[in-house]
Amino acid sequence: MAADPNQPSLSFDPPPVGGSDASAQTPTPVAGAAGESAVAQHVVRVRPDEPAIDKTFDYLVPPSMSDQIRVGTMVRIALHGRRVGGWVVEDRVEPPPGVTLQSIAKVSGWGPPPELFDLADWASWRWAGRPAAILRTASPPSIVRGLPRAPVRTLPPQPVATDEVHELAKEALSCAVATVRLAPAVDPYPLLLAAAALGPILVAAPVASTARHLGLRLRRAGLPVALLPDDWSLARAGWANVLGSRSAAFAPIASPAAIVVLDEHDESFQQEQTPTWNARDVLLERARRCGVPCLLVSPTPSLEALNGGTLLTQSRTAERAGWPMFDIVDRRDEPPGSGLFSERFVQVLRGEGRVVCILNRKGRSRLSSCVACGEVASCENCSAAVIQGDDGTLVCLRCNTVRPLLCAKCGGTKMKNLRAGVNRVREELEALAREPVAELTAEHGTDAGGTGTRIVVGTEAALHRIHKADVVAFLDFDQELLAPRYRAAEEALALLVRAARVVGPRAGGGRVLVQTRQPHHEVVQGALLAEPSRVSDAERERRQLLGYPPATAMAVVSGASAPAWVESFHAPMGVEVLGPSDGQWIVRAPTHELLCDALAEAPRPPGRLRIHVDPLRF
DNA sequence: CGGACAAGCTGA
DNA sequence: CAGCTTGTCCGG
Repeated sequence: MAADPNQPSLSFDPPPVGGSDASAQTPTPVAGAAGESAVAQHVVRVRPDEPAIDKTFDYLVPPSMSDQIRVGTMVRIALHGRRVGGWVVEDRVEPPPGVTLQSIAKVSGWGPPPELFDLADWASWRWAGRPAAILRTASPPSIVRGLPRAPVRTLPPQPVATDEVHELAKEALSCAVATVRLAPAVDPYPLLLAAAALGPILVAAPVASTARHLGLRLRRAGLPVALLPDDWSLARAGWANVLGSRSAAFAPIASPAAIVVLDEHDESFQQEQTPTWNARDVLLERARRCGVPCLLVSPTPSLEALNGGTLLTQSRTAERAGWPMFDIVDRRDEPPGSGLFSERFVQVLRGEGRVVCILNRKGRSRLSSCVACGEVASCENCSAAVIQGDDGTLVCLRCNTVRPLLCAKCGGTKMKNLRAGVNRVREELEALAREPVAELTAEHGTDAGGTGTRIVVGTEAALHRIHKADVVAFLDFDQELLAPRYRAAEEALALLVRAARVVGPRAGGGRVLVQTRQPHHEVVQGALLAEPSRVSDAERERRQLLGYPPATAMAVVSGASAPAWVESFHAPMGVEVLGPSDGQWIVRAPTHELLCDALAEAPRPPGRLRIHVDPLRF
């Protein structure tokens, strides 16, 4: 039986843990206390795993633990009378004079490789957060006492078909940073295979299932693969290819041979809680530090990616072939009240095959008015427009106030839909198609694609849950194009990419229908012509003009102590503070260098304060 | 974070 | 001035 590289767990390195817990309570005699010590003491610097403590402390290593401790080891320490976890961040340090050292209480097990501590410090600067939050991401989900050893026999490098993507990969791997533009339907696997020929690679994908799927394919090709977060110790061992989602940015592999970020444009690469690090940017920095190539792969490269590396594209024909057909339905000539369904759409709906309709509005109606007096229904509390819930109530999305379906002005109980929501549209579609239609939103609906109905309507969440359809129809794409977010255009194009993946390439009959009053918008044209640079070129210019990222670097400061923070903040040359608006301020600088230095130097008042660097919205 | 300790308020 | 609350500081 040949050695299976994925079953290495039979052989282990000696664990770094002695498990001697009995002496934990006995204070270790400190030689220095009596004067000079004859033997050099083993002292390490430890960062406690406490988000509120942004400091390192020195501890004495008892001789029995000495050989189990290195930079990265996870330990337990006594701190201020209680016992907390921590990471050894420096080995054999000179303790500051005049402090009585305590001993490490216990060795817990393996932690991140030494390289990640510098990276965590960098990330905590870059996203104005605490290193402990990042080191947790880099640490094992449960205690690791030993690492799997590499199999003795490594399999020969895989022969790879010489296709276009493989050629692109070879070129990309010779650059420090390469942005590889691959159409939505193009399989990135050959790219991974080419990179993995250099040694163990690190791959991040926006969704765990993508990482898993590609990982299993690499495994079938005979390569050792660690899928995060499950295979933490295999990744830490350093000889396997590591794949995972966002958190793989801090995968515990010391020196990958190359780094690949798949669908680098995807916003789920950004952590929502502070520090709001972005896996793409972390991995770019990691590749730079390791001196290995970084491949940013996307059908629609972000402006951030286009700023950095060499752009490599497929041939025009191949790229076009990797996008589906787009049906652009120009609705400019239709009167505003004509409803959501164009003739072309009805035709498609009544045709063959699975149809997914996308409408980014939940509930029955997003905008209602009283039949009797015409008053637009709004929230009594905050006066925002209320939506009509499925259960016949009026719900305010801003402040969550719920009230019965009743006109505030005249007491009328009949409301007219000015803009229909998904629930209402589902009923209308059933009438139109004369067959059952299923609803699929983030909170509604059954499992992915398994619904028996041929027609499905949902919010964009449906595109995450349905993997195969013949047609995706955007009922009101203007909603996306006109969204009041500065990244709306990029987000809208990303949505079309998602739809493109669901329907597949044009050769297989893949078709995306887009109803819009802006048929000449660069997002629509970019997808139609398979030319994503139409969007990035227009966006780059717009952002430059408006001073929005990535033309600038921004941070949003909010929370109860934000006013105090702003009060004491001295903006250096080039850095400006805008606001307040809705209780939050924007700090803007020409570069991250300036922004992050300024944020790092600003004193932090006590109390709740959120600093959100690189906000996706503001 | 959570304990220590110091400064501030109350009641007779 | 004891007895308690509130706030700030610091940890090896």
